[in-house]
Amino acid sequence: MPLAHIWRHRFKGDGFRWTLTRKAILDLLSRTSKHMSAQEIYDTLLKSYPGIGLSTIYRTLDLLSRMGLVNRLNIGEGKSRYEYRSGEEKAHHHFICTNCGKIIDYSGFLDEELDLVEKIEKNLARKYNFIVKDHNTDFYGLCKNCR
Amino acid sequence: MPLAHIWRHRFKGDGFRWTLTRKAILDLLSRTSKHMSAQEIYDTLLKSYPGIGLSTIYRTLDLLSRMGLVNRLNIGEGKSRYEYRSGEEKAHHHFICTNCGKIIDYSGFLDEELDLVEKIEKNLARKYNFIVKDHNTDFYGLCKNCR
DNA sequence: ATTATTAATGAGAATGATTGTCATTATGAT
DNA sequence: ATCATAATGACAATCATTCTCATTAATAAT
Repeated sequence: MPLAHIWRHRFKGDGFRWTLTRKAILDLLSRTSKHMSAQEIYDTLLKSYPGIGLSTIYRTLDLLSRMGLVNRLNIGEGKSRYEYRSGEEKAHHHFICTNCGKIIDYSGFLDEELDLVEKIEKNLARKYNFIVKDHNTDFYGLCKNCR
Repeated sequence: MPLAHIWRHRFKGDGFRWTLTRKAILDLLSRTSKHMSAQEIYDTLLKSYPGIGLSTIYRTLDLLSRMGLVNRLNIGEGKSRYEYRSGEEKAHHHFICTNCGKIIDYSGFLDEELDLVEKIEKNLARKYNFIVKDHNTDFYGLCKNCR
């Protein structure tokens, strides 16, 4: 089943309308490996969808984020970046270069991490009565070009 | 040795001046367990230091962050929060309530985590030629009051 | 298929956090 | 005590994001 059909069903099921703009943003994010900002998404889509509005980009990214279809990343730039969240693939880490801002996805050692995270989550629940829904680990350092 | 002396030596050693404002911010952050925003720090300090400027708060927080004396936190609120980084205590995790924004520090399982992180860091270095300087893990979920 | 309902959109104003500018002040070396 | 200049305060400027509202388009009902 093509992604677009899955998305559409998801939207209808959640009571949202399936629009050209929403499809365009999902198409773009699901195809790029970049971690794009709202402005970058806007600039890119403007070429194929003249007349698209920046507000709509923001509104849509917020919706997609709440629906769990994209992840919102904050690496301390004063703005958010977004990445498509594939249902298939496992989670991944981000390596962030503190010099040039480059972000690299890294998905090693996820199984080992899962064990540890489960222990932490159980402990948090017992100790503070928290429910952990998600977690995120970022690595900071210098990339190949900046070291 | 009192903290203020350690800070002062650090500043002099790095070629920065030791000023009243810098001491005030470090005092505040080292004593609170809150994760304060620049504005909150400003509002608090204004009572005991009338005439202090918000720009200075921002500049100082940036400097302290670069010196490694405070951590800058971004939990997706569109602004940064800051916490004092003690030289003594080990790192800690943050649990962030996605409903009310509450942040809790949590420092369990740090030894187990260290092993894993070291493996990941070695792997990143070998695979991508990256140098990892630091890492951060956040947990998202619902706190006691919001569950 | 046509129409009615209303969610979604585009344009631009408004907001809020952060950074930049510049004249003044205060720290640390002399 | 004096001097050089880093640090500061006031406030303008910038940038990301949200809000408002009239218009448009997606869906349900006909």
